[in-house]
Amino acid sequence: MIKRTHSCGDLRDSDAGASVRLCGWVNTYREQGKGLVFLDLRDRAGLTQVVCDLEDSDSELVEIARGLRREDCIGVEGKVRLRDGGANDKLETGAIELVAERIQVFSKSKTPPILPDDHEADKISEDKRLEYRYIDLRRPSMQKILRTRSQVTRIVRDHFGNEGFLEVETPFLIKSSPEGARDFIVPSRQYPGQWYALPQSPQIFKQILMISGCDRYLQIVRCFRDEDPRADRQAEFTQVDLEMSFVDREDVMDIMGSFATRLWDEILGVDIGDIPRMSWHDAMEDYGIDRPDLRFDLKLVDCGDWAGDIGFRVFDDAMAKPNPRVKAIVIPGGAEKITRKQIDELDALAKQFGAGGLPVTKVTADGFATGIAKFLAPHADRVREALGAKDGDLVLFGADTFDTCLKVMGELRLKLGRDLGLIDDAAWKFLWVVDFPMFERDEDAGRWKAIHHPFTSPMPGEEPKLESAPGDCISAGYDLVCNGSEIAGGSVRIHDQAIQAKVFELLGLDGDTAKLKFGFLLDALQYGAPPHGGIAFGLDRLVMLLVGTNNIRDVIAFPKTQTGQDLMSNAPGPVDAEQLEELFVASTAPEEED
RNA sequence: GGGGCGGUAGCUCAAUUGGUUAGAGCUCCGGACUGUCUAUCCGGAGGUUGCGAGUUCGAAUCUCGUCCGCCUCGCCA
Repeated sequence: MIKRTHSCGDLRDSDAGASVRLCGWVNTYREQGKGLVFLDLRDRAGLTQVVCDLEDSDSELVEIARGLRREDCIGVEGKVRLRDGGANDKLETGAIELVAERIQVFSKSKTPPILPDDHEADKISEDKRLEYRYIDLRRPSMQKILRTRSQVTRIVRDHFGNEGFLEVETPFLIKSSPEGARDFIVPSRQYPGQWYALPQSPQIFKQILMISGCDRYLQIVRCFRDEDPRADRQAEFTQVDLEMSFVDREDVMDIMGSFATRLWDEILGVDIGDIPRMSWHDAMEDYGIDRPDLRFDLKLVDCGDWAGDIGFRVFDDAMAKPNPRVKAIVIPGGAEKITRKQIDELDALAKQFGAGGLPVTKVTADGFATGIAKFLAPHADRVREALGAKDGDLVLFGADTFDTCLKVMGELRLKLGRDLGLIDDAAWKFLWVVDFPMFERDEDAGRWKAIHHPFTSPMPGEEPKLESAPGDCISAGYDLVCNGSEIAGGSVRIHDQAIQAKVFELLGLDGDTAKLKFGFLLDALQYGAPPHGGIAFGLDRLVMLLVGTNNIRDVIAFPKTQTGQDLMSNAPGPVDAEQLEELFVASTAPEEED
């Protein structure tokens, strides 16, 4: 077997004259008369031109070369020389070529249904790429993503390893937990009718590791949530999971911040600077979202001071709702820039996210025009000042409950940012969002819901509010946000069993239920639990940011489609009746005909 | 579970109001060419229009069902 001495991206003009061996795939094949064949040989490092010429090779070798086709896997032995025909500036190895002296065909390829060319990739439908993933992954850009992902995990292990974090594996077959996403469940053969669940995250185990004296824990771990995938979401995904003992939130944010700084420096050569902080309250009020994209401004303007005074029924109705908000987006020069069609699109978006409609108006020299101008005109001076609006601006309004109004206005702001080209693609805007409330009200269920998760601690001093005003209680949670994407989230945890029990109670988990589901954590908390906290970040989304894709399937070697299928392996699929019998499982799905 | 877009040659797409033998580029196959490099030129092959019904003299086109892909709402502590 021909064993390589170099990769296909290595050779330069300084290597001319050397005898080398390369292995790889035939990227392109160019025949120039019966006696001259050029091949571009590809491996994950690059392309090298191989030449077979009757003038300096025997006819048998040229015949072998003439029989090669795209994606054949071969090894080539020969001499490096400067190119006769002049260098190819498009290739890093373009100064040289490899004059073949021996070619070994490792394996021929059938005619490939898709080709691993980057400039063709966006033309190939994604289902073909997923079906023939082994060919698609040969593309240089896919190889680059795999490399970046590997680089990230290496930096994770190096950075946190140096900080004394211990890598510990937690189980995949665990007990099903009641809150959060739908669990994937696995039947137990040894206990008929009993089930394991796959972890949605190793949350409880990592806390128990703190109680176990591990001090600092790290795991790069698969998590499973049986919910519908999205462009940035898969049912199975990877978290980098961290936990630390004897810390407050500053310690966790420090170490995570220094990691992010190092990552962006080493992978992109970018200095992200100091990471600013914003309270959850400010993020929601000013940006309508808990992970604001700070690459552009266009803040929401609060209209609560005057919205109820102008006799506009939409605003009056909104102000009568519980926890009402009336917010505006003022688009500088928008009266000219935004077309009727765009306003219709914005209106449709607003309705999609629950708004009744989208009140609009234009600011003119003497007041307001179009839309809801007639309601605003009598109060023109006051309203214009409150909005900080100038002639030629377009103003969009949202009026509803806090949740709906901010959701709608936050989405409108993002769409406007994109559509108006306000987003600087080269910018990296990080921030810490802090001071989350502990709970939000779940009106349907008539109880409190944890904003983060039920193990999140209140900020020191906030504990009394668990009794007096749970809705006002601030948590010790924190999210790291970059360019409008939440890349990490965590909190200081509850290490006091009494507080944990109180939180469960507020969440509507009575003592028995809590004991049934989390009893082992509640027990463990009674045996000397250290103060601890941690953070987890989504590796997939982090790599998406670093490589600049908005498709999570691009950063996963073997991803699933939006309906949970693996088009290459055809999972999921049926199993034998005997397998089910052994597991004491019967399917109630309608029989499929083959 | 809801909404939108799509499925035609190996790949990417076209096909007038429902009307002759469903076309093009790339790929592939054969040929020419000794300095190509997204090679070029000449020729050829390649189709159950996702699948199943229905309407019609006639369906890629219209209707119904179904499967698949993408985007999205819900969902995702």
